[in-house]
Amino acid sequence: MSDSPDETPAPSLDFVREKVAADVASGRYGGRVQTRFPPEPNGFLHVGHAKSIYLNFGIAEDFGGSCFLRFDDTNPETEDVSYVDAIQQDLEWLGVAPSGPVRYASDYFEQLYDWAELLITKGLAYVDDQDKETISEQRGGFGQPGVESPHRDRSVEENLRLFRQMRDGAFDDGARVLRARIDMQADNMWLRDPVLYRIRRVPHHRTGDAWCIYPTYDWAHGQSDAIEGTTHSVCTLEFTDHRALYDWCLDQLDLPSDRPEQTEFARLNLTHTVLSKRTLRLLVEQGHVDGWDDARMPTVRGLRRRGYPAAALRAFTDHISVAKTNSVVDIELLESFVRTHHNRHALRRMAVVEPLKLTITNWPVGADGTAHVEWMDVVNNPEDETAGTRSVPFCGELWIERDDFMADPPPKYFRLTPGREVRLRSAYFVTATEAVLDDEGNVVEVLATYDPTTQGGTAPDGRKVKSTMHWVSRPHAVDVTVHRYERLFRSKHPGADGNDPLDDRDPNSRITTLARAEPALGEVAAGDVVQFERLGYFAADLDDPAVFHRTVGLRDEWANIQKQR
RNA sequence: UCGCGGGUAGUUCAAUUGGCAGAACACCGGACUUUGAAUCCGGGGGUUGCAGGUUCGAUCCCUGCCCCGCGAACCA
Repeated sequence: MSDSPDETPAPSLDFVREKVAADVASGRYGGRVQTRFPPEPNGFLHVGHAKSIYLNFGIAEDFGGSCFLRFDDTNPETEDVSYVDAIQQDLEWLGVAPSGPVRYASDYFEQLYDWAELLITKGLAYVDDQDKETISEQRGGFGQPGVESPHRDRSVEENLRLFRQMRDGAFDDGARVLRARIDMQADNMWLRDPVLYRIRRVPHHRTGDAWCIYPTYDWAHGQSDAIEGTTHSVCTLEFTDHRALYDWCLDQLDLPSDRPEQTEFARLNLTHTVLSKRTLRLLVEQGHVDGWDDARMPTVRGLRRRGYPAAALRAFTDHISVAKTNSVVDIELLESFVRTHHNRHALRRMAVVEPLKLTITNWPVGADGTAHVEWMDVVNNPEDETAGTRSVPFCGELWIERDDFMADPPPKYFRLTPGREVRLRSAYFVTATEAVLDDEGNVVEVLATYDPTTQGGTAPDGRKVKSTMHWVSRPHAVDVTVHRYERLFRSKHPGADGNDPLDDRDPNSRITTLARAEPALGEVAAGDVVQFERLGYFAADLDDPAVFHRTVGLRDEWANIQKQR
């Protein structure tokens, strides 16, 4: 491999990678780099998680380190194995492979418990008998100090005895908690004697009935990182205030000096999109979408059904980089990465989504009275010569796009209109002669003549046409169901200004039609994405390949022209 | 009210850490075109939140202010 260092300057690193690079350079952690992706198994992954996933796995890749998958399963009330499985499937689809076996915070429950006793022994934790509301009130407020619990100064022996009784099931759910003994005056609320253990008689999806006390996030997370040997514990901004507690817990445990360091970054926000678990759940529960894997959902499963390739997701997250600034990325940027990917890889096919009859009046009829059929050679992908060509049947009875004909067009309309000649892609030049109307004046059919000398789509005399249109032979058409999607939310920032995002839903976010397509569309495999020429990229449904989801439309200059009017 | 984090084109990020503020997407124009796509070329866009200070020189360092976000679960 030859490289010329002066030519391409190294791309600037994001602030997290910069930090990692500095640690590697200084020999911290012995030059080791280890990250982790720590989902709670209580919901489906969405595009925001993808950012975190590609960040954590990407860092490990870039620095020759490892990245673990660890389920933070400390709250059995909301968690379930089904999510454990779903999350692993999604990760696989995203194209990342966790280092080593899958880990669970619940694997460390025994160690966590022992450390809690150690804390008690050191006089740094105590059992509190007060209820949730009282503890919350005593926590105080911003700018006001908290009040110490009357149980704060229990003896080590009593604390140990009570804590063991908690574990043994001597108390009712919620009756007692274990609290860290830190500082009720701290500016940082998370240092005001946070709860470390709570009593919950709920079976855990992995440990079953073995425990009736469960550690909180703050008591489990940092230690799990440390147990696994994490060096860089990357999380989102809302955990910033927890970092002091993360460090405090680790500080008390006589761990090796190279304990993990938490770094926070801004989570992903997208325009016209909601990523809050609560709202996503409501969309599903209230039936506004078909499910978590509905093609309009920003979940990994939804994007997958929609036809967003994992490679585009990754290119997108690499591009937007990572920072501490709260930001909202324009969804169009994501779409642009999706288009770029499919433009290179998707086969082109012809399908008519809003069909209108086009009849060629001078098309030859065979001796037996049936219409003549000609098989046209059509390029599969102009961006990829190796994709070859296919044969598409053509005859005098066609479907064209309703938008592609106007009896009385506005200026700059290049498509079919009475008296104008256009090209039918890879077939012939045709000239519209007449629009057939129904009783209400709607165009129901267009009559046209074709020029037999323009076979394949070029005129021997060199004359040009302004427009090329897609078409489908009526006798050969296959019917497919096509879902075209609009954004789920109309406003750029749904839920801003305290509005309920659900009030901002576009009720017509899915438009479904029966499209007419060339025969080859019947052979598209489930999950494959093809370009419907001039319309956009469409993904064959994962379960039913006769159903297509519009992944994203093509750039549409004509739409821009119309918008300007 | 207190603490923490943040503020650079419309948007997301850069700016070799004090040396002519750039890129991508979006937008506009042109070329090319058997997809009004793609591709290629060009263009508009900025009081670097504001005001002072240090300096030959400040997006960068200092001071004050403003605005935005997060934080008072036995959620994560």
